[in-house]
Formats: sequence, structure tokens, C-alpha cells
Amino acid sequence: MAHCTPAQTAVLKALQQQPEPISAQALYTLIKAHQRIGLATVYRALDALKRMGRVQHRVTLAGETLYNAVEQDRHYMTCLDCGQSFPLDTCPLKGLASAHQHAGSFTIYYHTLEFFGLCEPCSVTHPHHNRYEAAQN
Amino acid sequence: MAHCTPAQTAVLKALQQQPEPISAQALYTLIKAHQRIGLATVYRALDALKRMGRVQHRVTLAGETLYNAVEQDRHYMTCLDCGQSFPLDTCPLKGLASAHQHAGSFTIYYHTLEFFGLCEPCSVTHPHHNRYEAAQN
DNA sequence: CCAAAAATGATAATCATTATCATATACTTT
DNA sequence: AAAGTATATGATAATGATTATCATTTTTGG
Ligand SMILES: [Mn+2]
Ligand SMILES: [Mn+2]
Ligand SMILES: [Zn+2]
Ligand SMILES: [Zn+2]
Repeated sequence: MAHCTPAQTAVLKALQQQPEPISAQALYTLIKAHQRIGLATVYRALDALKRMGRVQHRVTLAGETLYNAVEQDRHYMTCLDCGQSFPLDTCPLKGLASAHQHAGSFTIYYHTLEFFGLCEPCSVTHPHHNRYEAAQN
Repeated sequence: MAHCTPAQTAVLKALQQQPEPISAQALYTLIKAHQRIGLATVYRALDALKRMGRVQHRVTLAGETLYNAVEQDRHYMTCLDCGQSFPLDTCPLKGLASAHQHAGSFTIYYHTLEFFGLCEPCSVTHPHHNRYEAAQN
């Protein structure tokens, strides 16, 4: 049922060639090298593809939204200190939540799952030299 | 080991009284009613608390970051069309990933998990009247 | 009390994303 | 096929949440 405009097709094709999630601006640069396209159109296409359940997104700590094809069900552990992301071997929800599921009356297209914490180097380096008492519960 | 400045304590206290995740700006308004505090300080405190593993965050489709105390391990299904969020009864990772876990050398403080798709009303109303062919795989 | 380090508040700056709007393209009807 | 209508597109301006600056205050340790 889901149909695509030329721009949407171009964006989806480009996304499917990316091994890692990519930002709208980076996608724009990539596609523009091959064909005439506007940045706003890239954003519009990504939004439309999202609502068709063909593209998913996640937001980095820097506030940048990254997109990838839904087939690529990958997740990350992200360090709150240095911002580095480390991919998980496998989706912890594998099996539990398959694509295009129904939960009650809600149709699920995709999910985002991300772990946050500190990577080894940062947990060591981390100063933690506050001058105040710990807040009580 | 984690110590708090007065601002951090105020922010954490305010957060723990909230039943739902809240934005930095809304928190700022709430706290300012009781004590002198700056918006930048609220952002700084939230960031510090995040790195202490006491506060977690998620980003709405509108691009707003919402914060909540880590104790409140709640997740949502969000409609890509109308933006409404519906809370899950229970965390699908309950048991699998307990708080402050270790995964290899990485220390996990919290996780974000969110399902995206279409809510009942939107999946019905949804026009889907494109004029182009579906993009191939 | 005194210097050094850290925290704070007010405000300006940033920058990814959205809104506008004029134009182009596709579909529908004569 | 031309005209008329709806949708898509591109260039650019506007938005707004978050961050950077910087002067001032507070805390710490001697
Ligand atoms: Mn997954
Ligand atoms: Mn959970
Ligand atoms: Zn790190
Ligand atoms: Zn909806």
C-alpha cells in the first residue's frame, strides 16, 4: 500500500546502502552528488518513509537525528561522557517484538533501544570531584 | 560517590515529584517558582545527573528532550502521525537489564526503549494517496 | 582572611529542523 | 490534447531548544 515519490525512492535507496545510521544533512550531500534534490525534500522524504514503516530514527546526544532502513535492526550503548556509541551484537528484543507487530490497537513499525552509561576509559578518567553532598532519596 | 550541587539537588527533587517525563524548560519554570535558578543551570544539572546515572532522558518527535528519574523505568508507544505517546504496562527488558549493569567493560546506567508506529485512529484516517509506485527492495 | 576552583545566572550564539512560497510535475476532467 | 486541480519540489527565511560566553558569586583548603 505504501507508495513512494521519486525523492522518497532516492532517499530510501541511499539509506539502504549505508552500513550505519546517517543524518539527514549527510544524506542530502550524498544524494545531491548524483541528482538534483533539496534539503527540505530529504527531510520530508525521511518523515514520510518513517510513517510508512520503512525508515527508523534515533537521536544522538548531540541532538542530531540519524536515520536507517528498518531492516537494519541495530542498537547501541552510548557513553554519556565522550558520546561514543558501541553497537550491540544482537537486539535484546529479538523474537519478543518482530517488525510490524500489533500491540492492542497500535501498529508497531519499529523500535528504538539504546543503553546509556560510561565506557571503560571514561569511567576511569571520570573526576567526580564535586564539592557537595550526595542528594538524598 | 556521586555528589550534588544545590542546583543538582533541586532539579533531582523536582524530577522525583513528576509522574511523567518533563522538559528542561518546564522544570525551570517549576523550580523558579520556589527558588532563584537559571535556565542554563537546569540544563547543566540535568546533564550532570545523567552522567551520575540518576536521571534519564528521551527525545520526543517534536525534538524536545524529556527527563525523568531513573527509578521510573517507563516506556512508550508513539504514533508517528499524531505524536501521541501511550505508556507500556511493563518494561520489556525487565529482568534482562537491571539498573547499573555491566556489559563487557561498559557500565550501563539506563536505557531508552520506544515503539513507533500508528495509533488506531491514525491508521484508519491515514490517506496514503501517493501518486507514485512503491519503492522496490 | 585569601587565593584558586567550581558553580551560577543572564544573555548571546548556534544549528538542526520547519515553515513559506513560488514553481514544477502528475493526475483528472473536459 | 489542453485546461484545471492536487501534490511534490527547491530555495530560502524563520524557529526554537540547547549551548557557549562571561561576569559574578559561592565554596574550598590553607
Ligand atoms: Mn531491535
Ligand atoms: Mn526499561
Ligand atoms: Zn566514554
Ligand atoms: Zn496517532
